[in-house]
This record gives sequence, structure tokens and C-alpha cells, in this order.
Amino acid sequence: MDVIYARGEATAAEIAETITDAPSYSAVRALLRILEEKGALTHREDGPRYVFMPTVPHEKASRSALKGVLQTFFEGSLANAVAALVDTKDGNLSAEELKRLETIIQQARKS
Amino acid sequence: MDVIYARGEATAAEIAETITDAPSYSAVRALLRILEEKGALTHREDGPRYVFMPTVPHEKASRSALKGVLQTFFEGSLANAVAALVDTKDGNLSAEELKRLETIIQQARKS
DNA sequence: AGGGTGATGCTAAAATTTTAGCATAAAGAT
DNA sequence: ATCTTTATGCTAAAATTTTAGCATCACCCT
Repeated sequence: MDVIYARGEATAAEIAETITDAPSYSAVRALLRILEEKGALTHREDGPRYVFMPTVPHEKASRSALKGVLQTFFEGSLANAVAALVDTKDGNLSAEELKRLETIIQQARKS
Repeated sequence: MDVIYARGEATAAEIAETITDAPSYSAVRALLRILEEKGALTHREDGPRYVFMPTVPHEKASRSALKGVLQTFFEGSLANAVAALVDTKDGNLSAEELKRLETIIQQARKS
């Protein structure tokens, strides 16, 4: 699901290649079938292959995933989470990211 | 794992109670045993019961979970994620949260 | 001391997931 | 056209997870 959400859609082969601690290609195909049975995925056909897409839209899934992490690890607080990333030296936070963040927050505080 | 990380530690019964789409109590106990075999958990004994704790510390796990969500859903960008929550009307972002966020960001931008 | 409660240890069965591999069909290249 | 490649459909086996249930041990209460 993560691979599919990250790319928007994906084939069995793409997923198998992307996942590092790979289960077999067979297992990936079987899992896709199962996820489709369970309603988490659909597919369309692109020539000979199936391209899988999530049934729950990206935006909805993303919010619930984010909230989940906040709930599990950060007492539900976005500020706690941001603080944790900021404190990390390797935290992948460029100056530009920080600037964007500041703008977003300031905008939000106005309303 | 989510329940255990959220509470710091937990017993089988607590976990079974907490999870809403509950698998059986038997399944929870079995899963705890399996997770311990696989090295994700340890337990200590508190009187007659086992209290399970993660082997990967909360802070490390939290960062990797957060990064994971950012990677899967927000192109790796924290700003994108924050923007998504801010845009949500029901977004659980109190005025106080926003203020804390602003402070955190401004502090970070200084260095 | 004795009984009740709640937890684990254990075992075995059921259900599900993971795997391999072959047949078949579509797409692309020569 | 034919060959090669790449995908799916399918089947069956292996491995793992989920479930139930009972025996046993520890704790708590009276």
C-alpha cells in the first residue's frame, strides 16, 4: 500500500522491485489480489499488465496515516512531531522547508 | 506495536481491550510471542502478568514512523504534511498548538 | 487456609498468507 | 510471421498466523 500511495499507482513488478526486504514476486501478486478482494485496491489494465490503485483516496489516507503516527508517538500533537524532526541533526529540513513551514503556520494563525 | 508505543508498555489484556477491530485475545497473545521471537518486543514480569515493551526505543521508532509517512504520502516534505493538517477544518490544531509550532520553527530557522 | 480470579504455558486445529511453477495470452522486436 | 519477453490465471504445497480451550500457577480476598 505504501508503494502504491507513494507513486499514485503501481504494477506488481514495480512494487516487488521497490520493496527492499522483498517477499517473492509471487507473494506480492497474491497480496495484491487479496487487497483487492478486501477492497483496499482496484486495478485497471494497461496493455498486458494490471496497474493497481487505492480505493481510499490519497488525501484521506494521508490524513489518517499522519494522525495515526501523531496519536501513537506524539501524544496527538503535531508540534511535538515537528519538534522531534527539528531536533534531529540529519533531519532533512532544508532552510527552504523551514521557511515554507513558517509561512504556513503564520497564515494559519491569522484565521 | 502501536498500542505499546502509545502507552510505553502494555499487557496482552490492555492491548486486546484497546484495539477496536479486535482479533481474539488468543491471537493477541500469540502475536506478542511472535513479536518477541522476532526481536521487536521484550517483556518484564509484573506479578503474574507480562508487561511488554518495545526493543527499539520510542524516539527512534517515532522518527522512522514519521519519516515513513512523510515519504509515502507527502513527498518527504514536512511542510506538505503540516499544510495538509492545517487545511483540515477538523484539524485538531488549537491556537496553542499553532503558537508552539511557530516558536519551534522560528527557533529552528535561527540556526 | 481455601476459593475465586486472572494470567501464562501448551497443544492442536483452522484459516490465511507466502511460495513456486507452469500454461496461456498480449506486446514488441527482428 | 515468428520469437522473445513479460504478465496474468491457476493450482497446489509450505509456512505462518489466528483461534479455542484447558491445565497450571500466582495473587487477592475473606
